Amino acid sequence: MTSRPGARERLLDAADELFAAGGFASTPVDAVLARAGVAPATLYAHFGSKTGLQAAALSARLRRWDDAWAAAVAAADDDRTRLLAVFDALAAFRSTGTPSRWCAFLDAAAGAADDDAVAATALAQDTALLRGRLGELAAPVAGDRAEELAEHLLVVVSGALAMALRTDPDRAFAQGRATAAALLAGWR
Amino acid sequence: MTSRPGARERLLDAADELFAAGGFASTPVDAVLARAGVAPATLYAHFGSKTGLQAAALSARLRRWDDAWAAAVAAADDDRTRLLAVFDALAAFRSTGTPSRWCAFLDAAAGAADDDAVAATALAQDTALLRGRLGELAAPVAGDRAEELAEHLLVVVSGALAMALRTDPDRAFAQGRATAAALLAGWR
DNA sequence: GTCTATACCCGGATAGAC
DNA sequence: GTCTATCCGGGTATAGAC
Repeated sequence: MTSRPGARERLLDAADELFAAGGFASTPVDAVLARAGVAPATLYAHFGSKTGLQAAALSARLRRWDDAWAAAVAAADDDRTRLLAVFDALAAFRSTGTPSRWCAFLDAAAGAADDDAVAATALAQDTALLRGRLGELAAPVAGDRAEELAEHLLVVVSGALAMALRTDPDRAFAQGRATAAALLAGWR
Repeated sequence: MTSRPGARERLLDAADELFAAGGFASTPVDAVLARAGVAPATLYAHFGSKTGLQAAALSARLRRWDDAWAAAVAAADDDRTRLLAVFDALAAFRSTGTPSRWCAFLDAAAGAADDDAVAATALAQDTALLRGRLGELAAPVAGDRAEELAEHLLVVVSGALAMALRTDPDRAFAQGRATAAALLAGWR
């Protein structure tokens, strides 16, 4: 048990929390530095730029989200519950650490300029993870129409995330789960 | 038929197009001024600030979206098609003028700081419009469960808008319509 | 009302010492 | 690797003339 994490680690943690909570665009580098207790030059030595820090933070966040979702799936009993577990995972993931406003990956893409490769890549990886695992989990339920069902659920998940901007995020995730459940109830 | 619209009008048009296309946060005032062919002082004389201009532009945009959606509903034949018309309206609305990246109201809220009243108000009005009309249109289909169905559809519409960040917007809207249709097909 | 010119400040990034 | 101090640009907003 190390006494205190290194500067790099603290920068990543601070960036992840603050970017997710306040949005990347409207979170100044100074805020990250202050929370991490680190000097500006240290940030640029490690990550090169604010965008570089964002890329590293989003990459780490994607891994953690992947794990959290996998854990929620593992905790579910039947095929249908495993499909809906993504919404429980969203709520659980949000409750760890500083709560995020909505989705950090969608936020990165929304706030970025059109030619921002970092944001586009991060969102693409998140989308691939969602589409892929939803497809796997949909197979036992929808058979050869698994991809079709997965795409529907991807819309609902994205909708739940966007709804977090319109209303309370916890409410949004619960509503997303209900919508997905209604979709499954009438499936086929 | 006036020869050339006034500066105020041109500012509103330019702001609407550029903010929707590039995002409010990453669109500098200079870009709006250049497109409108107007001097900085004129903007501040009319709207007070960049945020003031945003508020006026979003307000006008909401009215136009309202009209576009109503027109799409009026063009539909049956109850089910009227409910799904929102997706056709989204595609049609996007095809008028400079195409927007996703939803200007969600974008405003996503990019803004937590205490931004303009963005919050604009998004709240958009949400109220969606929820209200979806509820009305859902009544013939869902009866006393109209509000429940409307909330599901609000999630799907929001999902379609968020999906516009993940993939091609036209594709996203088409997928949203398909998801809503699947939901309706299994309703009850 | 609209222009030109400019002030001001915030925020990302760097220089150089330790 | 990390710090202190500073630079520099871009972007919002204003002063003052027409």
